[in-house]
Amino acid sequence: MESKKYYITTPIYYPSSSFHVGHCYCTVVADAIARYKRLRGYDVFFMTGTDEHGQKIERKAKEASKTPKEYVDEIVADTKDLWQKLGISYDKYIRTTDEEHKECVKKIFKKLYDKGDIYLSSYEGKYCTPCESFFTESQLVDGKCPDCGRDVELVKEESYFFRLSKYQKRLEKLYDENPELLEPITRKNEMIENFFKKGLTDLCVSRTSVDWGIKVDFDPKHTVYVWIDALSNYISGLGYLSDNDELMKKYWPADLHLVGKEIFRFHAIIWPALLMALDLPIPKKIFGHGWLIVDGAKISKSRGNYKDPRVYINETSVDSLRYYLLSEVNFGQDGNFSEDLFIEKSNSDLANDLGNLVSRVTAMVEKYNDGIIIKSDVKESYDDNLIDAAETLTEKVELLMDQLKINEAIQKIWNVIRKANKYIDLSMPWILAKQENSERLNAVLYNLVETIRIIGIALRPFLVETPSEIFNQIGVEDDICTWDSSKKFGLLKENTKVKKGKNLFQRIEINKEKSKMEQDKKDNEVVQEVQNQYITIDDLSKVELKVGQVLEVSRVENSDKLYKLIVDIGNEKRTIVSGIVPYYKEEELLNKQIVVVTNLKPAKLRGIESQGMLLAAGDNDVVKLLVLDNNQGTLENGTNIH
RNA sequence: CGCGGGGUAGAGCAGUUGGCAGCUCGUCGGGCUCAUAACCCGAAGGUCGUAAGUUCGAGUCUUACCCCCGCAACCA
Repeated sequence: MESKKYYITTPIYYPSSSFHVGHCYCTVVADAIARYKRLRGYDVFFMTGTDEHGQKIERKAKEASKTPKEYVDEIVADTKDLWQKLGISYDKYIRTTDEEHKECVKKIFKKLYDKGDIYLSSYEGKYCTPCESFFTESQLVDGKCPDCGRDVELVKEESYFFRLSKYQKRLEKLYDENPELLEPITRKNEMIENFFKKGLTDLCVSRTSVDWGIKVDFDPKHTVYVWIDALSNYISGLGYLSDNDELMKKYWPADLHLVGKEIFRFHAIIWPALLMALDLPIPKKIFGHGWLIVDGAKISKSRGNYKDPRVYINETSVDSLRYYLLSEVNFGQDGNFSEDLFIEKSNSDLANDLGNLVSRVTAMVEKYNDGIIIKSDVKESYDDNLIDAAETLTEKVELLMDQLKINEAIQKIWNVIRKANKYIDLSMPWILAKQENSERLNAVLYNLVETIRIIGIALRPFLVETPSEIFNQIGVEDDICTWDSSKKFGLLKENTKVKKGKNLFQRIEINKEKSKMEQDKKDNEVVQEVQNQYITIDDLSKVELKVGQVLEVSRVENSDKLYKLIVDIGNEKRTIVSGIVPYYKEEELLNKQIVVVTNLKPAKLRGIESQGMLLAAGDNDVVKLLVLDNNQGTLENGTNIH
């Protein structure tokens, strides 16, 4: 009988900066599900990757003086290292810059165009670069991006459109007929209320103003826009429309798309519509998980609550981090990540409960029986409690895992771990040893080691190093480490040689460790600071400073702080927007000679392009412009400052 | 009336269709000595954000309100 297939994906992450523990969360969850399904005998294909195109990457790369490809290559290499350290068992890492992906996207685009589902029109709309989203006027909030609230740019361009509106009815039917397609249910309702019921409009799927992306091959001035580029990774990665589409035939449709709550909408509406247009089957389930909240706040760089997840792995272990991510967070909702809780969980659950259980049992087998397991029939009434719990453990885990209740599944394992610890106190092997009651002692030790074997198997989807270390210490062979072998109590063979090894988990002194983590962080910062302390003369020469004179001053509408200045810098006049209303009156500024940064990248403020920056000193209370000392005659406007 | 999430023991959370309010950690007391100062038992600790309503019965359903968090806001 051919085994059933299971295709699971993470989102393809946007590598505009290094990944944090939030990315780890989603990926570790996907990994645990993938491992679980493999253990259940499924033929699993697990894909993750990166979405590497778009304007934001283009900009970031420019800031770093790199090509976009160089920029993403570095982050991707770093990400792969991170996944490797986290034990992520992906089968394929897809990059939207892969040739195969680019070819596939071009073919998809052409196919939809030939079919009439993509058509050429012109688009005039508001675009939010960070969100990579177009919005209609009615969607805007105060004229700003409804998702992120930032300014949007008016973009007028010839564009290709996807006939999303055509699929409204079919989507509605899809949702009705497949109530389990979108989960969790609260997010589904929210999405349908907010977006779907308002009516779908056709979707702009190309841009002429972005260069870093996949070109439409029959019209190369157009770049394929994020929807078709990114979403189609799930099928391009399987070789859809390529010469070798074996994987596609085998694995499509996906069984589970795991996505973050912020991109749930796209996966719930646009992706199924695209698949309908391509006459492809719809995925079985799309699950929108919550976010990790770090010490009470969303993870963000500007907040400074971002840390390289490898810090946690180095200070504890891969399995500590995986355990925390999988057990602490109620999947689907937002969850907490705090260092205190992390260390506390690692100590109490991993070191105390699990690690110490293995330690004390293996120690006893060595001490009382020279490490040899001997079968025995001597039973006490309370034995069955433990044996039943162990024997039915993975059955319970299956029930919960199949509903994606990962943290609850792990709790079931810990119930058995606690029962095993309790069993030791009930049976008191040290007394049996003193009494030389070896028949009963053998039975007790057998039951304990056998329970530990089953626990080890149950942990296999979640932890990557610990199970094999457990099997190693209790001396069991591969044949009784399989998932199915966890369902029968008593498979542990007579004369198995148990060997106490190193502790599975080290306890961590919470204060010591915290200060150590802090120190590591500080050391990093110091290194950064030392590196940043000096700039070279070349760095300095990058800044172009000139003498400028204020010719005109006016207030910017709807703004408390901004002046719009016209400044003469010699050979040209510049418009500069400056937030100094609280500090200078208009007449004070007029005709003043000041210092201007003339090669700063222009930026729009309140819709006005500012083409430079005035130098000033001060903080929030007092601000003084750098002005020229005119005692010894004046300097020409435009004179270089160095 | 911006959108969304949330208020349950000192901390972190669970509570499915209304039916005795639970779990883990921490605290206190006890037990044990196989084990990683660990493990086992017991106890204290909650007017379930507030108010009203429906009901024999509300953490759970209805209404109003309060508070917290995320997204957002002009430093060129």
